[in-house]
Amino acid sequence: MATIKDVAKKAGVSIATVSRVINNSPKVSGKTRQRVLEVIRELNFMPNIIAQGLQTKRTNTIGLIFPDATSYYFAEIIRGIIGVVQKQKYHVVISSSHDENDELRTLISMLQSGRVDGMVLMMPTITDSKFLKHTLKNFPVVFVCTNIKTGRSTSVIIDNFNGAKKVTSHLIEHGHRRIGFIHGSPNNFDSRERYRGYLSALANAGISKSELYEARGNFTEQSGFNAAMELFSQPSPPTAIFAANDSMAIGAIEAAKRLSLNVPNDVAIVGFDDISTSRYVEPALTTVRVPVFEVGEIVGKIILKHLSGEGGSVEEKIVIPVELVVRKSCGCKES
Amino acid sequence: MATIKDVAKKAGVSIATVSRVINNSPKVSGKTRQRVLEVIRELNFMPNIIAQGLQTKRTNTIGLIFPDATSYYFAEIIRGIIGVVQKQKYHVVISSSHDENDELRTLISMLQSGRVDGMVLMMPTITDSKFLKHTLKNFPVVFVCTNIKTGRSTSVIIDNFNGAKKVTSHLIEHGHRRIGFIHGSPNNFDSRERYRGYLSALANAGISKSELYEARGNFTEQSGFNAAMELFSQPSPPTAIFAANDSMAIGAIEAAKRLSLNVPNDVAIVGFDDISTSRYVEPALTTVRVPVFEVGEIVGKIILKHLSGEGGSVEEKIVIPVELVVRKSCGCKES
DNA sequence: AAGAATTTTTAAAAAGTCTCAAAAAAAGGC
DNA sequence: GCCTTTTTTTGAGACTTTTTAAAAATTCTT
Repeated sequence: MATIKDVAKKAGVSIATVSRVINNSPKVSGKTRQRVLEVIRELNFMPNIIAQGLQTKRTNTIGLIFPDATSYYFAEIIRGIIGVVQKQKYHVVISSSHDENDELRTLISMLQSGRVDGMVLMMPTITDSKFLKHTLKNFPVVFVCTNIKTGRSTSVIIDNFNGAKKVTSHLIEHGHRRIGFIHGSPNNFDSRERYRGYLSALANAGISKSELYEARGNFTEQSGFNAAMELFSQPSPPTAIFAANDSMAIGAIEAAKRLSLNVPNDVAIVGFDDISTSRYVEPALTTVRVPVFEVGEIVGKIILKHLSGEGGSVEEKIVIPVELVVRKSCGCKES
Repeated sequence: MATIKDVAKKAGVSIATVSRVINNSPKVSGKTRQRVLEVIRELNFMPNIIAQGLQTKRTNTIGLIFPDATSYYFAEIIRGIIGVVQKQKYHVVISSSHDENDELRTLISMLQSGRVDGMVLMMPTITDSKFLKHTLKNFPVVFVCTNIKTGRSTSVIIDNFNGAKKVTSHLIEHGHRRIGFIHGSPNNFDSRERYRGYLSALANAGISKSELYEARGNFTEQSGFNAAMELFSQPSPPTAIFAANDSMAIGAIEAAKRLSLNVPNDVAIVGFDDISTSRYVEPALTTVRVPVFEVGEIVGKIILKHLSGEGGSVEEKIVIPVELVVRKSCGCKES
């Protein structure tokens, strides 16, 4: 592998000159630049990023931490991010984490070891934000689906509250009064907000909430199934269920089928996210569409903005609007 | 941020000694080690990976190049890889690519700039392998779903041939003789192999192939829909269709529904991959299950083996077995 | 107290960037 | 044209953080 020294020697200039050529410094004459460029091509020289980073303290790398879960959601966000940052010659290093400690460990190690210039954190579970705030002070970071503020951070969150409110209101318009809610993982930010939206819609309609109509899941289909079973076993079960995500809603539909309940006639079921499967379940799932890929792109743009340094301040919080997707499972006839 | 120098000064030793402590060298006395360790904790010191890499020529990073496509398939493989390599303190940098040139450019840049110790390449489209072989000579690399051999490579591929043969044979057992095939993207390795399996099953049953029963798609649902429409418009359309992946099969089912053809009575449709949606389409899709996550884990283990250097040679080619998943869309009554 | 063994330090190396000063070229004055 | 002055180019060497081999210092044996 050719180094800058080889280039310098072959071109008959000092390494400083070669460095200037590489970095497009104007302080080098046309002739010399041409000659150096030629040698670079000849030797197939590429500056060693490691050495470069040592001096400049920049790695052109963005760190990405996300939960280790099979999820269309995260996969698409990541795809969106990679798409935009790659265009600006940034690389992405990805870490997945099983739990909070894991997460923080990776985080710290990435930061302190100087491996990344900035980070995108998907930590939907609300954590000890005090610690986070301290370690991330003045480090460029974008939070996805968590609303934490550090010195130089932006939070990108989706409009869970209004989405949930809309879809719950839709159920109320169908005449439902006993509406169940299936929570996602405990402490999950999205789940909490969706719950708030659900409550708000109930309150607006003058329906009082009942603990009996709430069950806990963890965003998996299985947990949705179990939670729904629990709800159905009430003496007077809900006539509609809003699950905090589509996977659980699909599990709930399975549960209804198991008990020979017709969806949507005996029980209406709606979800959140609009994952690809939702169109195909029987009946097709009414849900709230989250533009996941676009969220990724926005996140990518924001972190780039943070890193470019120039160009003024970055907003602290960005709320992504969502859209009600009406299909069959809520009781609507036309899709 | 504390550097090794700070630690050395505070502990009253040379930086070499600190370095030895960091690297668990035995050439340092217990007392000194203790003292240094203490200071390290005090100053919250973490070695700068960049500087470390400059010296050791190791980055503890694995490069990953995969096609830029929404795909459960790739997302899961990546998840599998990250899971295993992370345990060995390796990081993963991901690049996605739109086309072949893109791919190669990223590849070269990752290699030459010394950013990664090894690579995993998912380039399912058959490329100019001569160039690849040249640039990757003696560089540790694992190919996924492509069968290319370089000096130090392993190919992990799934048993497309036998999977396709099994599922096609299953259709033949149902009595079908006019069996259509929907190709995936042109030059795609998986698609080609699945086609070979299809042909082999036909040949075994003494059915002669017909160009009329073949249509081209690109793995998307839409392309499957179009391809199926084309097949159905034949004067004597196929009574069964094998699509090279599930998404296209789902598109084909849509097409059948559009033409009011009953699946599986008027036309049987089967796919390949067993994506999560396949269970939920109506009728549930008969397909071939690919253990995607496990593929990722295997790939991870292999690249680690390559990188560890010791421990003998690594196999050149690993074929992952697949499994027929019989549901309703083939005409079977019991799932 | 010499020799051996162990521990620690010094200094070079890794591959670049960057500052500052020197050299070269260009411009200006006569 | 020749000698300054100014500007542009170039180069030498410091610097980034860590590892590592060789040299030096310390401790341990006998």
